[in-house]
Amino acid sequence: MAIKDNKTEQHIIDTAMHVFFTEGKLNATTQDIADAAGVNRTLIHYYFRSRDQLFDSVFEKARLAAMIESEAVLETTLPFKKKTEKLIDVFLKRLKTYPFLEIAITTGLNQMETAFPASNPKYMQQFLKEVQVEMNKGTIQKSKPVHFMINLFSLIVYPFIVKPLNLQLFGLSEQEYEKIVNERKKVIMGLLFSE
Amino acid sequence: MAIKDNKTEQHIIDTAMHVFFTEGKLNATTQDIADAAGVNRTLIHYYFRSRDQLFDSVFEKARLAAMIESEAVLETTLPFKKKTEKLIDVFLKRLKTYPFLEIAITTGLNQMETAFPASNPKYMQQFLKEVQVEMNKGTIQKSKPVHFMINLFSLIVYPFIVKPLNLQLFGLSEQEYEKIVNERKKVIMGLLFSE
DNA sequence: TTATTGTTTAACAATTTTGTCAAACAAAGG
DNA sequence: CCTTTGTTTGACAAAATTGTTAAACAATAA
Repeated sequence: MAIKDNKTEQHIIDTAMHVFFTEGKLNATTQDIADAAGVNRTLIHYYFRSRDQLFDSVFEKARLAAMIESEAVLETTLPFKKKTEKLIDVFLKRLKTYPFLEIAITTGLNQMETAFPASNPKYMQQFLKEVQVEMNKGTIQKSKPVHFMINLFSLIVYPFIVKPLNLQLFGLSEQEYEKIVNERKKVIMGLLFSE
Repeated sequence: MAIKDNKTEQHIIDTAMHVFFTEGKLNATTQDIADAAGVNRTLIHYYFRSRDQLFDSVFEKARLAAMIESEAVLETTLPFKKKTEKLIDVFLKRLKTYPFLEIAITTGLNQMETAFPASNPKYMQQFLKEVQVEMNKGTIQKSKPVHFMINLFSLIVYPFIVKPLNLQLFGLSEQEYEKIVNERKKVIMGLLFSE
């Protein structure tokens, strides 16, 4: 192979994403990932130099993608309620594939010496203003706009994070829980919007 | 010291709880904990035999305590709304001390080969019936009772889990976020109960 | 063909983390 | 004092994980 051939590299990335963020094994070793990918462990070092660089690489890429995806929705000119629905869709879709990405993002943040560049993006500031407008109109509960966002994110994300716990606590099967999850959008919209 | 003296053991437990569930370093090494406790690392093996047994020990104790605490509230004879408020109080208090216990419980569950004994406790079944009654009365949004519980837990717990992320996303200081957190109870009650 | 480039592998080395052990130490009772 | 019991420590061993290297291998182009 004289010409570059990145299909192995991509395969390792895909596998790592799956092991880390789908299976939730955030501390998987290079051997774990090599096994899951069916490749020699040394290849991970060949392509990514170190275990940490592999993790950082896939993590940062996924985090950025998630950010951009949300941003894209929030910056559309859809009416507020539609925009919220779209945001729920986007989140639900990602969470079904990578439920643990969210956990990685937040627990990761906690332990970073080198904190992320403090962002507070403008699209969020902008959307918070829209939230304020809706509160004034009375379409959503009146409080600080941040609460609306926290409520929204909480209601969407948390059920995915605690799925195994909920299965036990409520005595549900995988199938029953998936059904519940598919009802979430409707439940959330009903809760957040006063008709 | 001829008579048993468990203050070092207790100190290690307390420190481990803090490192694991307050600081969120769920993968802290024995050295990390020994350092934090200011004791020789070997003492951890002396008292707990292995790192895993230390973790399992404090984790299982904390998990059980959390369960029992919730159970106690749900089994009181308070009216539904009061009971819900009390539950929020109990959760908020624990989350302020050990925000990462919840994460440990859920991510832990995911990776256990030996799953917990499938519980689905009766007190939960009982409370779900009460939820159903309230839905019929129209005091809370009509859907499956599980959704009410999921909504409740989500709204309480999630803001703690994603605190660092939220600080950035909304451009808030620690103080501002604490203020927000202290408003959660009111916001949640307002959202879940129609008046 | 063979030289070149990139890929894959096994063997090995280094590091990190965990676990063991024997000896030192401290308190209390006889 | 000295024995007993429980505690603490440092030195050491073992295991797990990560990282490096050199050599084998495959594809392609000159």
